[in-house]
Amino acid sequence: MNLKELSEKLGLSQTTVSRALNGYPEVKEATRLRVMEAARQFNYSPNKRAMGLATGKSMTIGHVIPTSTQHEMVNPVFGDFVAGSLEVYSQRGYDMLFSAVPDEDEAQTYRNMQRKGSVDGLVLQGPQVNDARIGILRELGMPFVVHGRSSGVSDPYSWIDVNNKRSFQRATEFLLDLGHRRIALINGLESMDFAQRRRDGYLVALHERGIATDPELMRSSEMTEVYGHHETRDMLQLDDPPTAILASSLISAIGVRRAIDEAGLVMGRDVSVITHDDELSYLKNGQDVPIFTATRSSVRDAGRHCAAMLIDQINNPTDDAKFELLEAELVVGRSTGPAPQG
Amino acid sequence: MNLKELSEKLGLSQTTVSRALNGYPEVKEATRLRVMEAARQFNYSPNKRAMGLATGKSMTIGHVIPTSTQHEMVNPVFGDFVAGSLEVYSQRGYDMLFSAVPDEDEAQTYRNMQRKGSVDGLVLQGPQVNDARIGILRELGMPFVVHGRSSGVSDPYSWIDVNNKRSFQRATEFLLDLGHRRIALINGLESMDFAQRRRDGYLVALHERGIATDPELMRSSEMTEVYGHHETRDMLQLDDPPTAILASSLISAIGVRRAIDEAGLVMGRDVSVITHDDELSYLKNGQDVPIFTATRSSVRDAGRHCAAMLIDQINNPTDDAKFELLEAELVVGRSTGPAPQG
DNA sequence: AGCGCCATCCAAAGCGCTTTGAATAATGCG
DNA sequence: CGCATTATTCAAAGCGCTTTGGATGGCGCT
Repeated sequence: MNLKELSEKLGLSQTTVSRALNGYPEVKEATRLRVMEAARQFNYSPNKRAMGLATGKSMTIGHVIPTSTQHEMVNPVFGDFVAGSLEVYSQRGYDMLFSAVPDEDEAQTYRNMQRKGSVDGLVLQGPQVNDARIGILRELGMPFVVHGRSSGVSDPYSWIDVNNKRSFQRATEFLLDLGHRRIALINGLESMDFAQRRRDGYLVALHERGIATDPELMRSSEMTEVYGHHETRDMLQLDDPPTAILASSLISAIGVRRAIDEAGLVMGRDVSVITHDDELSYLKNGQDVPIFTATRSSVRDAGRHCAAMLIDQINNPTDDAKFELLEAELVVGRSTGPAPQG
Repeated sequence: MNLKELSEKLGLSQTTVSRALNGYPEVKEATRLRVMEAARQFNYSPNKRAMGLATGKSMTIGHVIPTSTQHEMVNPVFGDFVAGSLEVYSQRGYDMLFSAVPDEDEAQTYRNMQRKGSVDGLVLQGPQVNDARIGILRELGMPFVVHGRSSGVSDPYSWIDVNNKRSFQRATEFLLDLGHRRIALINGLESMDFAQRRRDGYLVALHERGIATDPELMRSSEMTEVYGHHETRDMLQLDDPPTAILASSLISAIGVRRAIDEAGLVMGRDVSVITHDDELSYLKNGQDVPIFTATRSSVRDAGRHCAAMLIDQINNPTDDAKFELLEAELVVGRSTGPAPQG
């Protein structure tokens, strides 16, 4: 059933039916009711493509899946972020379109997306330091919001991010207060913006207390369980091993714990661990008492905010770039304790 | 730049340009080359919506995200499955569209999707026992492939699944061979089809060896880390605790291990653990030596196969329903050992 | 009665593409 | 050389919707 058929059935013009359905005022209320009823009865719903062609809007938002082709790794955060965004999208009548972007011609892909008219806006995930994509998108004039920020990009753009620097600074201070002096950082890939900010926070905290930094204690890679395990095992074998570890994600923290266990040590007593916790739905940080002391910030919530922000921007294209900085909460769990007397 | 502009620039009709670009034979080769070159130069790419309107195809495949609204949980497998599908989609020129389906009017949502013409086919994830969605989709005549199966649905439909029954039967036999008699099953939600099949395999194995089953040792819920931990802790406190545990996913297995550790026991010695391993990119089961003994089957690979299958079906709508049963591999790691002498 | 003004409704154009049905140019053959 | 073919190209219709620019008729008012 399409508009034409429906309007014929009603003995009205397509114009009137269309207007009745879309809430325009130039339709008698009685007529509108009649139309709505018929639409329901005949199970009519407009063809999105045709609608898009006519209006120039697609009511679709594009997400570009950050498939770091290097390691073929999907960010574990992905699912929950998407779920959060989707809540908002579906509520506001938007669909969500995915594309995998081959690293090579990313710019081209964006251009195509726009020209093809398949999306009204884009969400950029996993921004790197000095991320070139932001410039491209700005140039194209396509509304977009970045999940995260990109140091080095001076042009304004909309973003939503966790205060990574502050949260890792605080976490480090917390460990320092507990008497730890050998504090390791198991960070994400250094090319990722969030990793840099976390490192900054970590370094600032150490610096303010006059603690020398040790390159041996700063590791960075993709945040898998195996990686957390590997680096921890390695560091625990140092002459002067760390008494505390800052991990970039719960996933890698689990690897950290495994390595601690294997070394015959006890987490929270021999080695303290703090991790960032994105509150993934399938990997909660314990139930009542947190397993890990953690900097906590819901990525699902970030997805919601990001979606809302983007839709706003689509509806008010002339507005200035907006941003939102979410503060992570420091929750104290069982993985931290006073530094062992050495 | 659109078709009209491009054709004017070339001094050709839209028809010819369109045909040249789409590889139709009734165009002089020289002309085709000229057109292609101009298209490249002016950075032309066709508007997808218009194309869709004209052809009736959207070159888009819909995924319905299984947001079990009950617990707001996103399946951890989601990201990798999507990544796998996306590889194939983008290679074959398809986009991927997401919708969250509010549990209530699922049927309605599917109908809309079809009528709106937003997708050419659908992937159904997380099928339950006797899943009503399959009937709806069949009725609508929209091509679809189920990731998993649904016991109780007698009409034919296309699916791709892991041989869950067999793999859990084998895993159970493996434990029996090691001398275990108290074997627990920490399963997914019983309403999910895969959980039932795994339980079946588990029960058959026990039955064939004449081992009585104990309801106390069979747990089922959503497969989170916390859940694995909780159930294990609970079971280890039984008068006659299990000496081996079969876990439904690596995530919950990690919780199992945590509970074992906390109880002061050693995994692989005091309690053996086997888990199913989907080979998630961010959560590999160890590097060289597997951490857990596991039934292994790549969900990313399943995503690829599923996508290919669906596209085939879209292109050959009259073909019979197809299916593919993937066998999981049993890899032996460090989490299993002979049953302790009690 | 005659006028302007709304309130309603409609015909038709247009969004950017594909495709049908024809026209035109080029070619082959007797 | 003339005609039937075949190779190229084109004009126009159509996909299903929105939206512009009128129509139409009823109303209050002078």
